[in-house]
Amino acid sequence: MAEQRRQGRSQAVKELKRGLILNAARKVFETEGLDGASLRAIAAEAGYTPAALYFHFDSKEAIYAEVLQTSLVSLSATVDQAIANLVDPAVRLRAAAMAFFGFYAENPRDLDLGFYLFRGGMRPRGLGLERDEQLNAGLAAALKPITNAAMAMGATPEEADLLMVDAFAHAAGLLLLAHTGRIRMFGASASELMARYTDESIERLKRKSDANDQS
Amino acid sequence: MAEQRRQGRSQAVKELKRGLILNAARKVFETEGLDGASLRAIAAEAGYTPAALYFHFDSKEAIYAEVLQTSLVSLSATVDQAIANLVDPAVRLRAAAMAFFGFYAENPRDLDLGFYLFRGGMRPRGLGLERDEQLNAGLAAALKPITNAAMAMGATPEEADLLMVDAFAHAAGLLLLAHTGRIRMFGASASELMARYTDESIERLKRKSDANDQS
DNA sequence: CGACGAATTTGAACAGTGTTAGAAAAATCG
DNA sequence: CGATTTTTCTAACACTGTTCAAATTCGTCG
Repeated sequence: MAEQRRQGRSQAVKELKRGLILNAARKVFETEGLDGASLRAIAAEAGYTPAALYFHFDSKEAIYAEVLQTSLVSLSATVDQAIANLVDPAVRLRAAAMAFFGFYAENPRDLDLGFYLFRGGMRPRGLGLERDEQLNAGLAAALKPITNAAMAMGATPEEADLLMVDAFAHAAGLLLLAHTGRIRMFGASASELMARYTDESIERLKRKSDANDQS
Repeated sequence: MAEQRRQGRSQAVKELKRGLILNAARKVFETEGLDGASLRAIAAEAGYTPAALYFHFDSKEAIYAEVLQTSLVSLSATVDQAIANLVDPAVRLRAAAMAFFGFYAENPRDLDLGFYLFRGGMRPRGLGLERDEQLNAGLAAALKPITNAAMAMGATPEEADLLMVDAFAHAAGLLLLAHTGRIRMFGASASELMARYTDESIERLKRKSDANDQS
């Protein structure tokens, strides 16, 4: 067990160094953006030689993936907190969707990272299905409250899932537009468009629920 | 004027060579995808040395931009054709939105190109505002029928523009999801979600129009 | 403490990218 | 044909992610 403790300590040190690199990566992301976050830039920020990172991570994208993963945890926490004190499913649904939207509106770097990695299923050097599934699970966890709220409003699991996917897609598109700023938005903001869409989705759910109650 | 003719001919030859390179680029896009469409690959496909392309184009992204531009023309034509024989504004709106969506569902490479370039307002080496504005205009032209149809249904220019932006964002998000295939869609397809959204937008427009008529 | 073995980091290189400068070839014109 | 301009190539630069063998540091044991 002495060996275990020693091994545990060295493992802890190793984990600490990984964290050091990940923090450096996060810092470079924030300051230089995704494009400027080269392996060498991250290594320099962490006080390492580029090659050294390969002892702690499999690839550059593996670092990206791990940064995104902690971002997804943070996202999920934000959503959960936003609905913590709400009881009405419709209110919860609305709050969850808007919290999701708001998180990425305030953290555009995380949005970049997400778009980059989630689009990468077909990139040359993939992440491997393991990490891929981890990321999917992280995102699914953050979106779960939306699905749950929809089901609490009477939607079937399939309907609820579809609503979640649709809301996610709509939010992603609006965020992309608002982020790149290529299409001007007159008067209203992306957030208002998202709010309107969410309300309409809720209305649709309610209508369907009422129709089912009558039959 | 003999000089003009000569100059005109040499200009025509030059344009022809540009077209050759652009066709090569399109071919590489289709076969290898966006990631595989390196400058050297395009040059090889066109029978050129990499450096030779810089005599005809300013940069790699300038080639991308020009390919995308012809794609946008094609998109606009597709949308226009889809609504050519339709008179009812609501029907035209629906058809235009779905044609837009369908175009990118059937031409995912063009979607890649669009996402890549339209996200690039903040990339290191931009395209220059001139080309940027050209692309914006090309996209705006393809989306114009949506705006027009909305206005024909009684929407103000601002409302119509907002509806167009929202529809574009929603379509972009759904296409992105359907394209990368990272989130499974149970039962319904992205196209069905887009259709439902379009119908609801039309319903909203009609309600608003009726309310205005009453007041 | 010293030495052995394992864990960790480095230096140098490779293949690839977009891009540029100057020389060479090709086409055009007087 | 000779001179000029247009077009293309060769070679290189700076950068990217990545790999490998050598060197260094570290923990453990005699």
